[in-house]
Amino acid sequence: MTETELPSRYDPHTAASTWSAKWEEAELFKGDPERNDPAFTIVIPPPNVTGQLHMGHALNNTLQDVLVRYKRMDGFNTLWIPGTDHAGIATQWVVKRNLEAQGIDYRDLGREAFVEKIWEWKAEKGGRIVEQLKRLGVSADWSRERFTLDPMLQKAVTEHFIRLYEEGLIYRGQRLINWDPADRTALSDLEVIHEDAKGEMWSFAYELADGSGEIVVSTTRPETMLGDTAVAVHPEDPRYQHLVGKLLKHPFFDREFPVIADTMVEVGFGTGAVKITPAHDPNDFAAGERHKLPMINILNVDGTINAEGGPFEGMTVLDARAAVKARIEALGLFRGREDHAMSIGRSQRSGAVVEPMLSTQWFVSMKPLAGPARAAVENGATNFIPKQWENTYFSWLTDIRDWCISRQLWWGHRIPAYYCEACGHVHVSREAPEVCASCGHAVVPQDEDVLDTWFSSALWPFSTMGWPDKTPDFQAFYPTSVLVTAFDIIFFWVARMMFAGIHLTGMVPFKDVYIHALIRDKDGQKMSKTKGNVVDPLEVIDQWGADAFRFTLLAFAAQGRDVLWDEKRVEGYHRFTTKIWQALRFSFLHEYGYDAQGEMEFGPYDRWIQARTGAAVARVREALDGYRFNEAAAEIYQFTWGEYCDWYIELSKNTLYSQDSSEARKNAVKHTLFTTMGAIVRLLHPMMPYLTEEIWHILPGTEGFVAVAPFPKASEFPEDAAVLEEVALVQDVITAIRNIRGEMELGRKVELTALVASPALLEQLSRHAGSLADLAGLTLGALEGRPAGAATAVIRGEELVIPLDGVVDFAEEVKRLDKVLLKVEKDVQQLSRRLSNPSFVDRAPDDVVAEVKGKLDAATVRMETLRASRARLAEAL
RNA sequence: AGGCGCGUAGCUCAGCGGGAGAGCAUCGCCCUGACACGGCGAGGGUCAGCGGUUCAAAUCCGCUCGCGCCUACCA
Repeated sequence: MTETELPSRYDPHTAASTWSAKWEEAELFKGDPERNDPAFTIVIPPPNVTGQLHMGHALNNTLQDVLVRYKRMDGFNTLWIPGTDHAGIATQWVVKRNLEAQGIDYRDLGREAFVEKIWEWKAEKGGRIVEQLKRLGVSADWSRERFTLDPMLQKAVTEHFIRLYEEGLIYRGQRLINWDPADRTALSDLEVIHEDAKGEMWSFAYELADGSGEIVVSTTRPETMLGDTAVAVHPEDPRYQHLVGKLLKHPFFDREFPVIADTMVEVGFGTGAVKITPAHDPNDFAAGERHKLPMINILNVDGTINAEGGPFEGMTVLDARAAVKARIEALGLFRGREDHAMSIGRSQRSGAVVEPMLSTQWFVSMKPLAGPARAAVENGATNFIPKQWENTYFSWLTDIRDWCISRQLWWGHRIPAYYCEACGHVHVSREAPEVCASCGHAVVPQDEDVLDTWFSSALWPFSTMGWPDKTPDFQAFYPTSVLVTAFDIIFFWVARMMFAGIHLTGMVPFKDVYIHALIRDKDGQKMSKTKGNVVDPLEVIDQWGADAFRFTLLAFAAQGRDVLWDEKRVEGYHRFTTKIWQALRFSFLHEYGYDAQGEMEFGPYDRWIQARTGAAVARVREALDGYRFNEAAAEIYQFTWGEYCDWYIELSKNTLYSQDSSEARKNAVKHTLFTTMGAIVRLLHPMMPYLTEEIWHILPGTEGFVAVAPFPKASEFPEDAAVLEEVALVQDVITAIRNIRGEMELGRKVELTALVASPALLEQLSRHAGSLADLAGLTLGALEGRPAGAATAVIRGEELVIPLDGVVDFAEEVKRLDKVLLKVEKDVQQLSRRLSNPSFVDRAPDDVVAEVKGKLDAATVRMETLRASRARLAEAL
C-alpha cells in the first residue's frame, strides 16, 4: 500500500458501519462461561424501553464501554449484558395516550387486549434505544440482550416475591400510601417529587360539643376537614390543657371527635392545635394509630370526594376546598388566613398532585434488609467511587421506611397472590392454585395489581443471568465487577439491588459502584425538553462521529463534578482524530522498504519515544484503574499530539530523509513509528473504538482486531534515563532557538548559528546537528571571540551565542533579554527568600530544600549569563 | 431544617500541601515534502472574600458571599 491509497481524512461514519458489522460477525463481545480467565462483568443500567438516547445514557454507556474494552484487551473474560426495562407506568402511559389519540379508552379494551397492544408497541418502537446505543459503539453482548419482562426474568421476580413473603418480609396491609389520581395507582415514596408552592394557612374553629367554647386550627388543605377525627394539642401547652379529652363537633356532619394530647404538636407553630385527618396525612396517620382514631377516607380513586364528603361528594379536591371554605365562612367559623410557603408532592410520571391515602397494598419490610446492605458497604465488600456517595447511600438506608410495591397498573409483573373468592384465604405461590387450600373453593383469582418496576430492576445483576437457576452464566459472571450509574438512582436502584442481591444470592451484586456526573448545558442548567436545551447525542455523532463524541464525554468526566456540555470541545477532539490520521499517513509515506524482521539500528530518538510510551502507558493504566477517565484521555491526547507528533515524528525526519542514514537506521525508525502508533491505537481503543480499529488494520505487522489485541503494558517499552536526559537537552535548545525566532519575528528562511563556549556541550549537541537544523534551522559552532551583536540563550547554565549581525535590530534583542531577565530575577529572588528562611531549611524535608537549592543555582547562573550578554549587547549599540 | 457539591486565564475545565495548568478563544510569524481541521512562538490569573493551621496553602480548617443539587412529617 502506498500513501495515495490512504484517504487524506478519516471518515468516522464509514469506519463505524464497517467495524460494527465485523465485530458482530466475529462475535468478539460474546461472553464465554467456559473460559478460564478472570471474569469482568458489567450489567447495563437498563434504559426504559420507551426511552430515547440522551446525553446521560451516552456518558453512562461510554464509561462502561471503556472499562469493558480495556479489560477485554487486558485478558479478562468480559461480559457486558445489555437490555431494557419495561418501565411500568411510563410505558403504559405512552400506549394509553396513543390509544386516546385514536379515540380509544384503554379501560374499554380490557386488560388482556391492552397488554397485547403494549407488546405490539414494544415490538415496533421499543427497540429504538437499543439501536441508538449501538451507534455509540458499545461492545455489549447483544446475544444476551434482556428485557425485564422476559420469561426468565419474570421467573426471578416471582421467586423474589415468594421468598420474601415466606420469610415474612413481604406483607399486605392497610397503610397510608401515595396515590396518583391521574394514573390511579399507588406510588412509592421515591416516585413522588416535591416542589415548592405558595399556599395559605387557613384557620377555622371547631366548637366544643358542650357549647363551652372553641378551638382554632390552621390548615393548608381545608377540604381534609371532611375526614378529621381529632384535634391534637401538645400535652404541656397551658392554653389547651383544660380541653384535652373534651369532644368537638364537626360543623357539617353529625359527628363528634376528641381533643387529644400528643407531642407531635409544635407549641409555637400556628395556633398550637392541629386538626387530625388520619386517612390523608402521614403524620396524622401515625397519630391516628397511637390514639386509635377512626380513619375516614374521603377520596375516590380518581381523586374526587367520595360519599364521606356528604354534600361535597363528586367534587375535585380543589373545588371541594373552595366549597368547604365558603361553607365554614357562612357558619361564622373562619378565623383568618396568611400566606404560607409549602411543598406539594407530584407524581414523577404523571405530574398529578399526589394524595396521601389510606389503602391496602403490598409492602416490603425494609429494616431487616437494609442492615446487611449497609454493612456490605461499611466493610468494603462494595465500594462507592467517588467515596462520598456512600453517605447518600447510608442516609437513605438508615431512615428507611417500608416499600410499597403494588401498582394498580396492567403492564408489569403480576403479583403472584391469589385470593379465595369464598373464604378470602390468601395464597402466594409460583403457580395459580386450582382450589383454595383453606376451603377447597374452586375460584381463586389472582391479584389484579402488578409490582413496582424497581422490584424487578433490583434483581437485574442476576436475573439477567438466569437466577434462581445456577446457570453457567451465573456461576461464571456473578457477582458483577462494577456498576456504572448516576447518583440520582442510588436510592431507586443501587440500594435496592444491594439488599436484594445480598438477600437472595448471598453475595453483593457488584464490587464497585462508579457514580458519574450528570450532564448539564453550558450554563449549568439541567437539560430538559421544556427548557429546550437538550443536546441530542445522535446529532453530535452524525456531525462529528462517535470517536470524537466519546472522547469528549470522557475528557469531561472528572469525578465528582457535573459535566457542562460544550459542543466546541467535540470539534477539538474531532481534530485530534484528524491529527492521528495524518500521523498515520506520514508513517505510510515511509512504509516502502520497511521490514519488521529486518536489521534495525535504533537511535536515541527511537529509544526516547519508547521510554516515553512506557511512561504514558503506566499513567493511562493507573488512571483507568482508578476510574479517572478524564486523566486517561488527557494523557493519551498529550502523549500522542505533544510527544509522538510534535517531537518524535519531527525528529525522525532527519534519519528518514537523509542520504547518509543506513538502511538499518531507517528500518528502525520506521519500525518505531509503526509500533508506537500501534501502542497509541491500543491505548486509545477503549475510547475511540472505530478510528483505532481502522488504523490497526492498516498498520503493518498487526493481526486480528485491536478490540481483542493486548492492552499495552509499560514493561513492553524499555526505560532509558540517559536518553531521556539527552533528548530533553536537544528539546531545550530547539525551544530556546524557536523562542528567539518567534520573538524576533524571524522566518524559517533565516539560518541561525549557535556558538557554544563549552566544548563538552558543543560535542553533545553536535551529535544532534541534523535535528537542530531541521527543527530550529540551527547550525553549531565553537565560540571564539565575541561577535559584535548576538542573541543569547542559556542552556544548562551554558551560554549559546547566536550572532545576529545584520539580521535584526539589537535593540530588539535587548528588549527580549530584559523580558527574560525580569522572570529569572523574580525566580532568583523568590528562591533565595525561601532559602534564607531558617525555619524552612530546618523543617522542610531535605529533598525539598535540595531541590530549591538546585533551582536557585541554575537560576543564578542563568541570570548572570543573561546579564553579561545584555551588557555586551548594550555596548555594541 | 439537615446534608452534599461548586466558585482557578475571556469561555469550558484539570490540579486539591512544596515555584499557577490544558483545550478553545486572542495576538504575532510560517502555505517547511503527515496535517492550515496544521506548525512555531507570545500575551493573559490578588486560584470568590476574610481569618486560621503550617517552614510552605489554589490545595487543610473556620466564617462570609454567590450558584447548584439531594434529603425531610412543619399542620
